[in-house]
Amino acid sequence: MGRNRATLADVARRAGLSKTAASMVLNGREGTRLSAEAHQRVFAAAEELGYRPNLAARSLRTRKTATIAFVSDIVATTRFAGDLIRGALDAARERDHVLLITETQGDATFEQYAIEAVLDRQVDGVIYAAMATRRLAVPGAILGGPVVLLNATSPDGLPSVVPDDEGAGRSVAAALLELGHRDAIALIGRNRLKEDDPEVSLAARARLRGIQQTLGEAGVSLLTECFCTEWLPEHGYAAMRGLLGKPKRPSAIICMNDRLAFGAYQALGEAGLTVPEDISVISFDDDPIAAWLRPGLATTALPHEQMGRRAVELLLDGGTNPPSLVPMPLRRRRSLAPPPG
Amino acid sequence: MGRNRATLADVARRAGLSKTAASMVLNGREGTRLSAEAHQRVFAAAEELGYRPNLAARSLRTRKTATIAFVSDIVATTRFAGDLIRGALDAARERDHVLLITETQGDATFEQYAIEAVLDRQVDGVIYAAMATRRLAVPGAILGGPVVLLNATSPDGLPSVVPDDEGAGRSVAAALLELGHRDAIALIGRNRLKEDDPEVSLAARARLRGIQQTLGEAGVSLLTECFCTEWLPEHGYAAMRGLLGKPKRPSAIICMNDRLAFGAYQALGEAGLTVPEDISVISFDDDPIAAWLRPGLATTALPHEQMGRRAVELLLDGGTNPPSLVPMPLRRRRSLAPPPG
DNA sequence: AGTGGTCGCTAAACTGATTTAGCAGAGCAT
DNA sequence: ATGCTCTGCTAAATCAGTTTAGCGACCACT
Repeated sequence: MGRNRATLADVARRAGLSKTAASMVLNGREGTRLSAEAHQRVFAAAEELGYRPNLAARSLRTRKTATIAFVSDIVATTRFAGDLIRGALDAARERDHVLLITETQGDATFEQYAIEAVLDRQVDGVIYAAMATRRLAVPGAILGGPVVLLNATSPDGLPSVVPDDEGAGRSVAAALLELGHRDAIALIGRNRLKEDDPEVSLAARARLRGIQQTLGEAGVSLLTECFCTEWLPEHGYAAMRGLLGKPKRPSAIICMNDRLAFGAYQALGEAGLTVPEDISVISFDDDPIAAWLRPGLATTALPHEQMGRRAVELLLDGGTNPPSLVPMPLRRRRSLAPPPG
Repeated sequence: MGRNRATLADVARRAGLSKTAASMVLNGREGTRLSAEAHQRVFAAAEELGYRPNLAARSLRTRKTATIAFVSDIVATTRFAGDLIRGALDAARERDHVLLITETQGDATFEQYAIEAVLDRQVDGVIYAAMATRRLAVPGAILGGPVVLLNATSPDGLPSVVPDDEGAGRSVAAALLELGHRDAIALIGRNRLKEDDPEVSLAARARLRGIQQTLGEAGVSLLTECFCTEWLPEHGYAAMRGLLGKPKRPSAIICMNDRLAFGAYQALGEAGLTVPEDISVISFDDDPIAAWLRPGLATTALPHEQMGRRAVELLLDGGTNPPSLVPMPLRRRRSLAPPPG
């Protein structure tokens, strides 16, 4: 790979100058007293030879690699990981950096290995990402340099980037209130584990808090709250069937994520009810299925790409200590309507 | 990041030996005549100092970085990218390598930049990945070293890894024949562009070929073929509605991917038909929605994780020239039944 | 004539590893 | 005593950059 590339010495020789001169010119060093003509010659030589510096050699001296490590627990299982990475990739490119990606799979041995691997390569900083928003403990080994937590917070007060789930909860509740829903709003997806253990999820509690706060301010309380052991379609389906078996039918459903909402749609379809005429549905995440459902599912979007980008910016440009909250925009789609009757 | 790490010189000093000796011992060089005691002392010193070699320094000398570039057109838009990356990540870790990931977004300038960025870092090889299986032209700049195409082929005959879409087409057709479907099998998702331009897709043509071949061998031909401009749920929905408007109702539907099948399910639900009692449905990809649908959608899985893994293996262990075909396993789910009546 | 400053540039050290070439001492045969 | 080989080890070169220290020429000033 990249054999026989021109070296700085080649450039210097061709320009009839020393390596020192060539290095200074190419790095645009201020305060050097090299003549305009010397500059010309160096640039011309570099151009002609297609010179590109060997970054291994450079970083040996400067201890900078223009490389960022992106260490995450799980890359594959969620569709969103890609967006997180893409945002980071974009921001990194804008700053002339590159991303070294590793995955720990939540396994301590792999994590240890991943961290050593990136430290051995002298990365300039580490983005430590979680695929579900949560609190986590950062391995001490990476604390020797800049670290930013992505989609996670830590007890150590490291800079971190998380979505504004509480704000999303408020938006969701506000959207329903605005349409006139008051006494028949049901919630699908309560979950003690997610709500109570910040190492499992920060999103559940924050979303719930946002919802309750906004409803509370309007003097409204939830009609029913369904607990679900997981946030998968089958649990949304079961919860929705349960709701439909009760005497008072809800006018609107808030689902804690889009997959639950997908399940709810299935139950509604089977029961012969239509969204949004009979029941409005709104949720969280903006998973691709939200746009595919009929009618389109209104939801608040997890701004993963923004977040990835922000993490790189914090890492390289230095950043705030309070967790950086990225807003979750409301995507209004056809699943919302005023309550029936 | 990683300041004040112990160097080889530190280890050598502590062991009371030369850098040369320390280097040789730690690299397990054969044929050196260093005493067993010297070995002990070096290992002990390295252990005590927590020595880890500086890979920038090492690669300056050896021109090996134990780093692979993963250059892809688009990371974010499909859920599958994550699996491709994860497979590559796993295989890379097993071989003590790490992945440098870049994205070209299908843009020539970005591609140029991405390639320079990875070559500057002296990667040991490049995995050039496409997110939709297709043929593409590989930029000359990376041909200086090992390259493997992932989910793509090129006219240059470079080693490549692609899914066995034709085999998947055969499995799909066979599964329906096996259940007794013969004269009422419809196909949703014909698309001239995808079928005819290998730079757009290789999958469409291969899947179709597999289906036609297996049906042909059984003396069966398709009842109807629906053309779709894209392979999205809305197109599957429209195609299915069209099919249901015709006099002869199909007993089984083959969709060219799961998103089309999802749309077909929606149309079937609205029409009050049930899967699989009224109509069987089968498709391609094994998108997560396939498992979430009710009833679960039978489909052939794109083996992305396997493919990512294979690409790394080909790159590092050297490989075959004919494109390496990775089988697409059939996932049998409840959407299949014998034809009604 | 001597001193000091600026200008334009370079030699050499340095980063941390690998690798080549070769040295000192022991043992043995002549 | 001399020459030879083998053993166990090391000095120094090398990779390709950056950085420090400083050199010679020229000019101005006293």
